[in-house]
Amino acid sequence: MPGDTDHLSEIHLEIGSRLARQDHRYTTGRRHLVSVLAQAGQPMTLPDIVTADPDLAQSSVYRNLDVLVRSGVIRRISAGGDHTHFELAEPLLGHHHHLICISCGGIEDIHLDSEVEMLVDQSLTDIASRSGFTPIHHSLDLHGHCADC
Amino acid sequence: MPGDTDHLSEIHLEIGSRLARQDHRYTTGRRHLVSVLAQAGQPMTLPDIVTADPDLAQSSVYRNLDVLVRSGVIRRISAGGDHTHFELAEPLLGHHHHLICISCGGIEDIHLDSEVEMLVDQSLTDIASRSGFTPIHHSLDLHGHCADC
DNA sequence: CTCAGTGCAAAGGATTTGCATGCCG
DNA sequence: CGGCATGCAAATCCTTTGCACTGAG
Repeated sequence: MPGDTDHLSEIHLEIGSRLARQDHRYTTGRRHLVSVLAQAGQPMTLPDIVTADPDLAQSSVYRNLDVLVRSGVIRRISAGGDHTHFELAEPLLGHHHHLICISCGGIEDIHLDSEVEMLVDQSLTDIASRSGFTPIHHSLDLHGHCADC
Repeated sequence: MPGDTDHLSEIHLEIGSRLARQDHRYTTGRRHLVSVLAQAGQPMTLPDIVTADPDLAQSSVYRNLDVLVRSGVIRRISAGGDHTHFELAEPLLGHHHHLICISCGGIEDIHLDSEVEMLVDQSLTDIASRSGFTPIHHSLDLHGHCADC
């Protein structure tokens, strides 16, 4: 993939300003956390993150994930395994869905045809408005066994 | 809804034979658990279940939910709140999706147009086969705020 | 400087498990 | 009867929190 480094600094810039707007600091620890997630390119659990960068402290990572989720920078994914997964939020990663392995708990990103995507979105919007429900985003996951399991 | 009682005994019958086939007993406790879920008609957490029928013991409910999930009778839903939700599995309840309230954690069942449903399924099947992923089922949830929140 | 952020260790809380007893088949 | 199922209480383990210290702005 060309321009990887540029892409990463773009992400840092974007996140930095977004945090600043909410009176949060973009500290070294947060920057490292974001780098780990960006470089993995797929949802990670806390152990994944701490293993990838052992300088990060558990409690700080959890706290920062929380801050970043609340700032709309990171997305929390509950897949049903032991640990919650986290990935960069859609404004940074683009809208997508997941393949969830029910054996190993792994998660992989996938993209739908935009045609199908629009239809789904339209359907959901209709249904929501009928229930007085205010939609924020949808999640569409395929559960099964990955190639390795 | 006409024939509610019949519907419930149908469910018990179906579950009973399914459990028998897997060398599990359909005990009083399990029957009560299933009744609670069937009568609620929407996904419930463990506290919901125990509140609905205080004779049920926490640990037994958890153990039985586990058995029933493994037997394909109950489905586990991880919505991201404190508790996991459970509902009767799709063979009993029909294929459907969820409206998930990110304020109160409540979950409501919804149904999609069968046309949209087929398109989604087709898309996912295509994507999965390209990754060597074996699909089992998909989940499609709309996250937002319910009418009460 | 000041206060948000950090790291350690300890607490919290949903879920699981050990063990003696009860009940289904 | 024999073994799966139950219920209580204790253990487990992911996640959160208290507190004193550090570093960003």
